[in-house]
This record gives sequence, C-alpha cells and structure tokens, in this order.
Amino acid sequence: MWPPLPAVHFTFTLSLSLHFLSLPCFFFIIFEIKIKIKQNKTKQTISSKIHSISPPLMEKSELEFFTSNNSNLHLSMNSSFSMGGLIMSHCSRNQEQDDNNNNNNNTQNPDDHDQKRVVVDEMDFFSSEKNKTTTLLKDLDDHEDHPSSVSLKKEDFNGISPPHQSIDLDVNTGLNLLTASDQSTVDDGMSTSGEDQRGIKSELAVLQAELRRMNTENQKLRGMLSQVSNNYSALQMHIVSLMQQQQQQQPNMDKKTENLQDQEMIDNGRLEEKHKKHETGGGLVLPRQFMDLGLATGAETEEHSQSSSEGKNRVRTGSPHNNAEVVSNNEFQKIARNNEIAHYDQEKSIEFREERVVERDEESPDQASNGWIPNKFLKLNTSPKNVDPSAEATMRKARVSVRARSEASMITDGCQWRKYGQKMAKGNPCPRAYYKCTMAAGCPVRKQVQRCAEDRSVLITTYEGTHNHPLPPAAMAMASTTSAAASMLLSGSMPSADGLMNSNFLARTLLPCSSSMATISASAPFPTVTLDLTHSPNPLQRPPTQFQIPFPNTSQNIGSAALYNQSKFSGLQVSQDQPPSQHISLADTVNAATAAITADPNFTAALAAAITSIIGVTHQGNNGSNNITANANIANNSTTSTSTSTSNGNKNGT
DNA sequence: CGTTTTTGACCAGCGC
DNA sequence: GCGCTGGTCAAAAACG
Repeated sequence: MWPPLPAVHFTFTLSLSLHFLSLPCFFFIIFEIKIKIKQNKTKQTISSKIHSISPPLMEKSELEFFTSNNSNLHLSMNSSFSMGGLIMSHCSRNQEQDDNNNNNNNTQNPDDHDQKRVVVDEMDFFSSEKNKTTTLLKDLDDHEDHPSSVSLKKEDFNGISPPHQSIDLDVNTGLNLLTASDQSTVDDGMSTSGEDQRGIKSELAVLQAELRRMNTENQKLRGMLSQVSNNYSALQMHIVSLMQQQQQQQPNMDKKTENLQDQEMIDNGRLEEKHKKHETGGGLVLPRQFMDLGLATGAETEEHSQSSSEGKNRVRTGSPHNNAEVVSNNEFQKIARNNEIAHYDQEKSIEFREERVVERDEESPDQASNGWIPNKFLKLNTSPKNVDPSAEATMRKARVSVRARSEASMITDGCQWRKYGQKMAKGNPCPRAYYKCTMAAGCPVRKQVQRCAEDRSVLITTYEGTHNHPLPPAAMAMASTTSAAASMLLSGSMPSADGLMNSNFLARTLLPCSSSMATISASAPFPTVTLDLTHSPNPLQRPPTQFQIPFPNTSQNIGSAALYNQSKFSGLQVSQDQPPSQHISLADTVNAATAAITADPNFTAALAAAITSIIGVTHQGNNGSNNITANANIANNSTTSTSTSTSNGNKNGT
C-alpha cells in the first residue's frame, strides 16, 4: 500500500472573467466540484452547488487539491460570482461511486493504487476558464511522480459507467493518474486490459457529455444572470418607489380604489379606458421597465410596419457573440417567464398586475415569427391589441442621456442601430440623428445622437426604451446602466396625487451623496437622466481599453459620471450648462468610482463601476461595482457610419 | 441586388 | 385655429 504521504494542499486560483455587466444587484453563487480519490478506491464527487452567500464578492474560482497522507484527494473548484439575489441549483452532482464499483475496479486493477488518475475536463463555467484550467493541468503534472498525483486535462475519464449514465456521473477513474503530457495513455502499464480500456473510454464519454452539458448550462446561466439582474434591479426600484408612494400618499386612499378598478378593467379588457384615466388623472408614468424581463416585451405597434428589409437586417445583424445567447434564449425565456409567473402568483400587488398586463399588451405579433419567443411564451403574452398608444408613449418617454466626448458620429455601445431619421433641432446647429435598435425584431429601443451645441466635441446620446432581446456583453454595460437609470427615473417620477413628481426621490435614489443634483420636474414630457461622462477630475493615464478616445482631449474623457435629471429632453444641451461647481460637487459621489477607474486596468469595467457606484447604491446590500465587468465599449470608433453633416438637416430643423 | 442612409413629407403635441 | 417643434415614415439615393 501507499506509504504515508505528507499532506499536500494545492490551491489554484482561477479568475473568472464574467461579463455580468452592470448588474445592479448581486448574488453569489458557488459552483463546487469535488473529486475525491481514496486509496484503492475512487470516489469522485462532482458537485456543482450554488450557494447564495453574502458579500464580499468573489470573482475567482478556486481549485483546490488536498492530498492527505491517507491518499485522499480532494479537488474542489469553487466558482463564485455575483448574481442579483438569484439562488439557483445548478447541476447538482454529489454522487459517489459505490463500493461495488470500487471493488470491481480494484479487482481489475489490483495494483492501480499507484495509477490513480483523475482527468477532469475543462470546467468551463464561463468560457474563460478553459485556458486557465489547462494551465492548471500543467501545474499538476509536476506531481505526476507522486502516486496520488492528479492530472487535469481535456481528456476522457477512465471508467466503467456507460455513456447513458452520464447524468449520474458515477465515475470510476481506475485511479489512473495521468499527466497532461501522457494524455490518456496509461503510463505505468499497470492497467492494460481491454475491458478496462473500454470501460475507461465509456467513462470518458460520460464525463465529456456531462461537461458539455455543464458548458451549455453555463452559457445559459450567463445570459440569465444578465437578464435576471436587470429585472431584479427594476423590481427592487419598483418596490422602493411603491414604499415611497405609500409613505407620501398614505392619506390618499383613492389610489387603492382606483387600482381595484384597474384590476376590473384589466380583467374586462378595458385597458384603454384605464390608461386614459391614468393619463388624464395625473399623468402617471407607467413603470414599464419594472417588470421588463428583457424578453419580447415592449414591441410597439409602430414596429409592425417595419419593412421586410429591416426584418432581414435584424436577423442578419446578429453578432456571433449574440448567437451564443440566442441558443439558450428559449430556455432562458421559459425560466424568466416562470419567474414572472411566480411573481404574478406571489405578488398580490395590483400594480404588479397592472404592469404585467401592460407588458403583455406590448407584445407584438412580429415576435411570433422571429423565432425568439417560444410558443409557451407567446401564449402567455399574446393579448388583444387593446393597448393604449398614449399610455405606451408615456412609458417610453423615460430617457437616459449619455454625454461623452467623441468625434465619431456615434458611440459604440455594443448594440446595432439603424438610422431612420435626422432633423435639425431647435437651438442646435448640429443635426439630431434618430436610430433604432436592430438587434432584434421589434426592439423598441431608440436613441438620438446629437452633438452639443456649445461643445461640439461632446456627443449626446439619448436612449429610450428597453431592449426586448438578449444583449451581447459589449452592450450590457450601457443597456443595463440606461435601463437601471430609466427604471429609477420612472420610479422617482411617479407623480403624486397633486401631479407633482417626487423631486426628492430620484435625488435620494441616484445621488444620495449629492441629492441636490437630481430633480425631476413635473412638467417634464420626457424625464431624462443624464450620465455626464465628459468631465474627468482626475485625468490620470489609463491603460488602453475599449473606451479609447483618440482625439487630443483624451484627458477630458469619461472619468467620472455626473448624473442628473433634466426636465426636458430638449435640455440635453442645457445639461452641459451646469456650472462646473455642480460637477465638482459630484466628486464625492464618484470618488470611489474614480479611484476604481484609475486603478482598474480595464477601464470599461471601471466605467461601469463608476456608473454603478452611483446607480447601484440604491440596491441595498448590492455590491454593484464588483459586478461590472462589462465591455462598456463606449468607443468613438463608431460602427455605424452616420453622416453628421449639417447640410443634411431637413427643413424642419429651421 | 440587398441593405443602409438620406431626406422630404407627414403627424402629434403644445403654446399662443 | 395656426404655427412651431419633435418625432417618425417611407421613397429615393447611396453604398457595398
């Protein structure tokens, strides 16, 4: 038998470059994979467990090997990352091989105690782990001389379990510890029987199948995380807003009665009447995004008239990266839909029901044919086209404006846009360009791009609406940020009974450290949150990132995010008229973010952190900045060659 | 030839 | 009612 071995403890750390961008809310998940090998027996436990834990955030995976003197090997891989409160049980595997298998194996290889081989396929929780796992394998090769050495490689497991038992993952490794260089060959010649080889191959297939499945699930989870976090953020803000409203409108019991009436109207399909009542009664801004799951919502009736060419374009313009998300889209939509249903069942709030109906009303038949929505989802969402256009328009009016210095015609935010108009706006010699999101059919998101009248180097991009499709990581930063800001804006813009918006809510929500900066005017037709990324109090040198502004005044690029509200959309140009002192007053608010920007080699991540430091503070217990690993991708190398020639401004401009 | 951009026209909201 | 303005549409032009 084995001589007593000194305890060996290998700890490997794998960085997870998770692109959970702009996750305003955070959960922690631990994927744990354990492989235990005992003397003369192989007990392999691969368990993927997800625990909901509390901060601090860990964006690292730890792969640990324990080698004790009784030859027990314990391999655990913990992949912890943040998720917005999501508790999932992901591919839980905690099965150990029974003694029969072990005995069987031992019978076949009585001397294989020195052949212990554990070959673990790449545990690609998120694809970036592959290379690092491979590196890990090489490290482990250094211990191959040891009887209990462990080798990790993208090779098959030796085992007995037939392929159809791949789910069970009962693996008898045969204790053939092999090095990476040896690949799957048995290097000591101790186990060479044909049956054993076949068993080994079978087990290899088992593990490969399992690992492939896990990779697929990882892809799904990746998309889910982004969506769920956004939804969680929106819901959380909604709850806050509701609590705020209850506190401020406690005496007003008419609202409750009205909501009850709304429910009746919803049940009777009289949404139009309801929305008209809302609008006339106080200009209620329906919190469209609160229940936005990013799933085929928000299709507007106007989108029905989209030309066929545009529809083709939308299909065509799907980026390869996005395709990966599309693969898992159906299942994710099911899950998300179930979550929504769960909300519907559990949440007895009338407002929730109302929002759900609104979301369903926004469903577009276009989406039934674009392959993005499963039938189940369509059944749940299709409803009579009784949506009130005015209510829909109201919902769409919440906007998020981003001011950034760029000489390109349009910033690259990760999404794909199609220009559909250009006009000359009053008070600005520069034309305003109108873009639609073309990443998915019927996506209601639009943006306006216009140069600042006072400072032509400042490009003002105003986003409106919520994407109804999965976003690539490059687009998640901006989309999540704008979505969260818009959600909070809508939350804060919920008018009180007297028609005045709660001007303090947004201030407390968005800028708790400088609440005076954020105000909402009741008269705002388009309540807008502006992210001013043009001021850099600390223009330190930054490593090259995706956010590269090549023109000379780089020092004035995004370094801090000044967030404030505007009463009117047309006030985009006015926003820059904010006295510099006001921007400076935000320094305290974004101080931490600035530090992160200057320290983080990934400036895009730091940018997202900066934004989230402002926006994400409203999410209690959320460690926002850590979740922003986004490719903010706000580069001035526009992917859309949009002509900003002022000569093209149409007549309406002047 | 398909797609994208341009641009004149149209519509809605708002103020007077 | 009228004019102004913002926003959108859609045919034509441009582009690859």
